[in-house]
Amino acid sequence: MGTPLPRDPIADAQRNWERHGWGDVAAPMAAITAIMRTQQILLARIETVLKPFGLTFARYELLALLSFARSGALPMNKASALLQVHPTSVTNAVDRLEKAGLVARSPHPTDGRTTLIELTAEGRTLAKKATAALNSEVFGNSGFGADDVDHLIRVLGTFRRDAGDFTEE
Amino acid sequence: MGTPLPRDPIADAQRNWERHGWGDVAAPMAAITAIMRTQQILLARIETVLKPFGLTFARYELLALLSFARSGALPMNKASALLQVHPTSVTNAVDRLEKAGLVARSPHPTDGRTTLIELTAEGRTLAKKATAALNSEVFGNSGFGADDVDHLIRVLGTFRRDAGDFTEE
DNA sequence: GCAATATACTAGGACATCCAAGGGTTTGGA
DNA sequence: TCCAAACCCTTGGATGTCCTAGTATATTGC
Repeated sequence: MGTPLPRDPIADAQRNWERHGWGDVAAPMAAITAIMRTQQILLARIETVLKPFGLTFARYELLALLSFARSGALPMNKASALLQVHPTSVTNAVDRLEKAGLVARSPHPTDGRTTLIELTAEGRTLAKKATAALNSEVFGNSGFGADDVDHLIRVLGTFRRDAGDFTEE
Repeated sequence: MGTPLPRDPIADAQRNWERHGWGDVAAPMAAITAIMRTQQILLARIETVLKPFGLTFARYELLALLSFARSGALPMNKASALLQVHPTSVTNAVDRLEKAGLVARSPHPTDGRTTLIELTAEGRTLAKKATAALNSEVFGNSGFGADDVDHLIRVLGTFRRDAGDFTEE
């Protein structure tokens, strides 16, 4: 990053699109590019808050998911589905969390193919602390107004449903 | 990806947040998580369209940026600033694009520290084709209504400005 | 019951992003 | 004038994501 630019590069791109005769898709292009950039900004903020805890966002998401599991344990494939990431990404995250003593692998009692992941005591404690930090430093200061938050949840929810993330609603 | 989930995992997370007494930040948390997931979906769509061209999104963005440059060439640091990515990411992209014969490095005429990147003829042609494909297959079918597109552009634009991306109004 | 198919996890590889550090070039103040 | 500070790019390392392939275990169908 660095110094702010004098002008919005995405608005410039939208003007370039229009200038080249692609006016019919210039606005969606700008919206999509803005989503990409916003994600980048938010991820950087989150990672900054999590760094003191020795966590990354991917690892934090797994800890948070486990902390809400009724039984306290989840099969890897379940975690992969709920976090909507590739199974190998979960393997990667669990490897590192396990090495840090925050989660533990255990065999599934009845299905030999399945591995359960479970929070350790330290994992549960760290998840709580990290959540508190994120709540106060990122989510509590998102930079979005309440109306915009509601709108984002609704619009992006519809988008995700249409994209095949889930069927409910 | 796999089968659609029966329920929206982000809505579930929001309920979990509320259930744990973090109701005041549950909605922003859900909105931010939805942005992360939406970015992931959009990026996957874009990469799928670009794959036949041998391009990734990062490389495409650089090609597109160069194709709009008046002089046809840009300093690396300028590209880094406009694309809002780390200089090393530009180095990485240019390395691969150069190896593919799509861009060329050249020394800056007056500043020995600076390297200019310029589209080759093939690079310019490929950028055009890739843009046409993205326009018709992704941007022209974004899944967002026109009103939602306008709203996203406005809300995310404000967010990015407040985050220090640019100063213009 | 046994073979074929499906499912679960992991290993290896390609890419992207960032940070830290290093080497060359310019600029600016003493 | 001259040297320190600032700037530009690259290298090397850590992480995350995905894909493909391989191994092990379950399930299904004949």
